[in-house]
Amino acid sequence: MQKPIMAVTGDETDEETELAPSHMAATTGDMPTYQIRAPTTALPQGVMMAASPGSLHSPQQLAEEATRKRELRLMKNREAAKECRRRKKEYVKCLESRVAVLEVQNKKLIEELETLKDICSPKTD
DNA sequence: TGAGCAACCCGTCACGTCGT
DNA sequence: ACGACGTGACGGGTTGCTCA
Repeated sequence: MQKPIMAVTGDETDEETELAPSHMAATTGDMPTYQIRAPTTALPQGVMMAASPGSLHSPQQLAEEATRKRELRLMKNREAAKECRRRKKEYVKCLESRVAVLEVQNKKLIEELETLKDICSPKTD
């Protein structure tokens, strides 16, 4: 069982923002949210709109209404969680490929630096 | 071959944020 | 205020691998 604690530092200076994580409102600062508010979609199939509370009377009906609301909420949350995880995976993949690019870039720069050092250093023989 | 483990996925709860 | 939504945390299930 692993509890992934993901701490992505939010202090990156990015030039090529691919996924552009909008950062959680200034309050929580350091956590990126990979959220793009999707347009609210229609209810999943099989979900009935609940009757308006005004039309309910018996405790039985109230209980049924509460159950229906809860199930609807659970179902929506289930979908939201899936979508959230999907976005998070995509975001992490994006970061990983960015790391790979930057590593290559860094290596090249180090090599270039060494070359220039060789050229500029006084000959010692 | 069964146990142990790591990596992954899922559903749910709790909580913060946002729009009304 | 309140409801809707996004997401971290948690617990549990599944799968593939390794090792005795």
